Amino acid sequence: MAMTPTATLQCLAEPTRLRALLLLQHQGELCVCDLQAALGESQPKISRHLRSLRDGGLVHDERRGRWVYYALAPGRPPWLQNLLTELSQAHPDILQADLKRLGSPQACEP
Amino acid sequence: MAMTPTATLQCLAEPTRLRALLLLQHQGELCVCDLQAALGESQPKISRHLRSLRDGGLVHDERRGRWVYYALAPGRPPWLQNLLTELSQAHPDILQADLKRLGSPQACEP
DNA sequence: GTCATATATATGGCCTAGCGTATATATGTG
DNA sequence: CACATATATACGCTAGGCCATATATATGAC
Repeated sequence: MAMTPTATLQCLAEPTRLRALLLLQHQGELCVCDLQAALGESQPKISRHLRSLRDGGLVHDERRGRWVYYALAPGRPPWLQNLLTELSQAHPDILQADLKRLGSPQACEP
Repeated sequence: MAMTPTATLQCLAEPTRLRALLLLQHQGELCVCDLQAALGESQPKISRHLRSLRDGGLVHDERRGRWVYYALAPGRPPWLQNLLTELSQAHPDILQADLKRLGSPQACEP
């Protein structure tokens, strides 16, 4: 079920979701608690937005033990990559602030 | 008042507005009645969406006689151009159908 | 001035997206 | 099994977006 470009753009047009995507593009893969720390938002809020992104085919999730890791989905629209890259360059402050809050990821290991 | 990337993306995340932008990028400049013909939507609907795009700094309008011509704004975000171009390539059908409905623009001259 | 055309706005209703809070479902530990 | 941690979902609410209809404004022709 390929998404219409408008539906994909709707996924991007929300601050928390966009920030999550920028983080995932930069970091490759993050678990929910990492995203929670980096984005500084409540756990249900993060979870709900990740679901939107997954439903939109933009991210992919994989459970490993207690943690669920998210990454950009292989089947994402091809133009998404360039858009995220250009947005990172045009607004470096957004990603920088979130990276700073992220600290060292996978800090939630046993 | 520079727009946040999220606000700009919200402008794009609506079918009628996205189609209008794709048309304007391809055609350079169109008056409202041209857009109305190409998009096949009601006049108030077109007008309202054009206002959103103008408020978002994405398009620029100029009155010439009875008609108001819209075009992509000079001060639009730099990444918008590439996005529109890539979307046109990834989904040529959208623009094609609207161009077909458009026919020969400026048909509304006196 | 009147009239027609082109475009903009106001009004009111519906509908969905996003939120916080509470709760449910894993998974691992012991 | 009980318990803790990590993540997901359900519920009720609210604000804002989009719509259709009606009306207002601008411009030009006469």
